[in-house]
Amino acid sequence: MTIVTRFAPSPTGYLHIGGARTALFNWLYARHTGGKFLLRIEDTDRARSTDAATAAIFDGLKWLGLDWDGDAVSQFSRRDRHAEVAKGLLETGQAYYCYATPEELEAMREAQRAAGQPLRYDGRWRDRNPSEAPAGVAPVIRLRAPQTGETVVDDQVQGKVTVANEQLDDMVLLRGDGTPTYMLSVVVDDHDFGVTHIIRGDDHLTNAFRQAQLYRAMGWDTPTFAHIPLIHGPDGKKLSKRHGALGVEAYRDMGYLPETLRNYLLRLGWAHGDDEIISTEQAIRWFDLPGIGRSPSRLDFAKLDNLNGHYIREADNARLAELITPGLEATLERTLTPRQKERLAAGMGGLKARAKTLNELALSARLYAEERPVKPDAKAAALLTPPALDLLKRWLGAAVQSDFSATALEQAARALAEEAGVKLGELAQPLRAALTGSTVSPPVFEVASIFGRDEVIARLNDLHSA
RNA sequence: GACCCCAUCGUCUAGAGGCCUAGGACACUGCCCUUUCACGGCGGUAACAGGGGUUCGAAUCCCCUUGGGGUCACCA
Repeated sequence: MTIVTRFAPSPTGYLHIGGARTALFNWLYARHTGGKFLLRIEDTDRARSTDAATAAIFDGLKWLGLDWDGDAVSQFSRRDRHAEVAKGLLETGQAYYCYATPEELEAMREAQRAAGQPLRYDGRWRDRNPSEAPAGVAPVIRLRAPQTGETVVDDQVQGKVTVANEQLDDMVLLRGDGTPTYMLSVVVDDHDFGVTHIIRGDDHLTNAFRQAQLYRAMGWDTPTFAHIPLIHGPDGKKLSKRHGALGVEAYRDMGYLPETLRNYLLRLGWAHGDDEIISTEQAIRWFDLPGIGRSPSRLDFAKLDNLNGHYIREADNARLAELITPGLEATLERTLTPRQKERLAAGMGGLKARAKTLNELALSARLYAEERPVKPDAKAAALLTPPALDLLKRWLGAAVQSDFSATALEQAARALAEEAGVKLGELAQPLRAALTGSTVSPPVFEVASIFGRDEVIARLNDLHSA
């Protein structure tokens, strides 16, 4: 049997981090089993669905590298098929028309609330003759659900979950305006598209019972369910925008790499022994449903940052340069010169070892993108004392004789430091301050070598004219 | 409130009755490396929510309590 999974977001917002993880798990399971991963846009709520949200979901998935099989399906486009199923259930007596108005139902719930009763549709039209229907009310179609016995969902993550049928009421299948509800649409679509495994958020677990009833009413095989725990904020509460319930594009904009997010999201609620750094290839090989944890996990930005630092260090230098250049040029309000691009490429190794996000990388890369003269910050300026300047002058005298390689420059500095009886840092730190305007940078002789002879001479001369 | 689910270091987790004086990672921290900051290396602090059982033996099984979460729409 071919495994078929699907990701079915509603296009009412961006692809948030929880949805991204759900998509990742579905994608991994399909790739692991050699099955198919389908994408369906649940746009039956016409008022809240937008094309922009659909586009954001596509972009988010593509950025994450989660490719789906076949074309994305619009659930709304299948509304006739959904209605047809509801009508079929009506004919076999497994569904019925309910003429209760929304106001009437609200009053019913209010009474139940006041009486401390569970809020449930009371079945008032379940056995009533439609001939008693009030005029002018467009009826909904409800499922005639079993009232005794129990419904069991054998969940791959949560285990066997049982609920008494008395706890469930007769859900609406088709609205008064003839459009299908979510409950009907998902079941029909998952069945029609041959979905074998439904991997989705835990918030859908209770829906699974009602959906199981629908499957049974239709005589269809119930797919395998796997309800994965939700992601919580750092405080353990429900994830909110304040916490990071942002779209994946927000994570991209914060400077995270897609491979970081894939690895991080995978480890959130899933483990493979002690492995932390897991490549996508390994993830596909190792991923399986039984490994998914049962309790919700919290988002931890410190760990995300650490992982991102790892993947930045592993990333190809040219790719990193390409990723940060647009932002760099935007803040500089000009394009980089070919010389600056060369320096950036040459210096990337030193830069990326120090960055946790692409934004940090871009910030530090200004070192090679900005024109002289440099404006030293307060700490750097404090290092540029007269004796230090004198030392720098003597170093330059020796340095210009060399091939200006990082090693040669360092040799010159070491020799001079020994001769002058000072520690290397007493020369290297002022040099860093003079060249970069900062007390923090990649190895200073590497920086000097990348700048090259003329630039270093110019920058050191700037010190005296300033 | 009703129903359902969950519960190991601060966080993510390993752990499927003896391998656990509970392992790894992040964070914090001591030392080392070092021209700075990082990276890296070697250490440290830190957890089986509480209470009852079952068993020769429980983090692992059962029950209760407590705590957390999810769901209760003509929304998805």
